[in-house]
Amino acid sequence: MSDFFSQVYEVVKLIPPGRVTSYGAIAAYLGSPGASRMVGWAMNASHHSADFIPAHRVVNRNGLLTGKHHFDTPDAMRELLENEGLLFDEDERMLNFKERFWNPVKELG
DNA sequence: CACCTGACGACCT
DNA sequence: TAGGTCGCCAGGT
Repeated sequence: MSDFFSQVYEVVKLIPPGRVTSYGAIAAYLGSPGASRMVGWAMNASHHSADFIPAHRVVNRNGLLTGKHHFDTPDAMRELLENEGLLFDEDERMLNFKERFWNPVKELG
């Protein structure tokens, strides 16, 4: 497990419930600051992983649910996060994004 | 093998 | 404030 995708999965699996991080933060943690797009691509492919990948806990840097369309239903991502205590406004902008942000660089080293 | 696309994000008009 | 450009790199055509 040393390819980029696998490394992304490993980090995402470490995100605690009720916490979120961003594509860019994961890419930075893996040493490729500009590869945030690949993190999203990895999430897109995460469904074929045998392990549970909490892809809903990865949002963009503004706390917007840019990946919502890749879930079973357009509201699934928001509902999963609401179940974990995260709050949203009408535009699905996360209200407590800052307090709930989980930075892998800071948390994991 | 060449070209295109994408769940992003930093910069630059 | 809003919109365009560019780097990132795996996979599909």
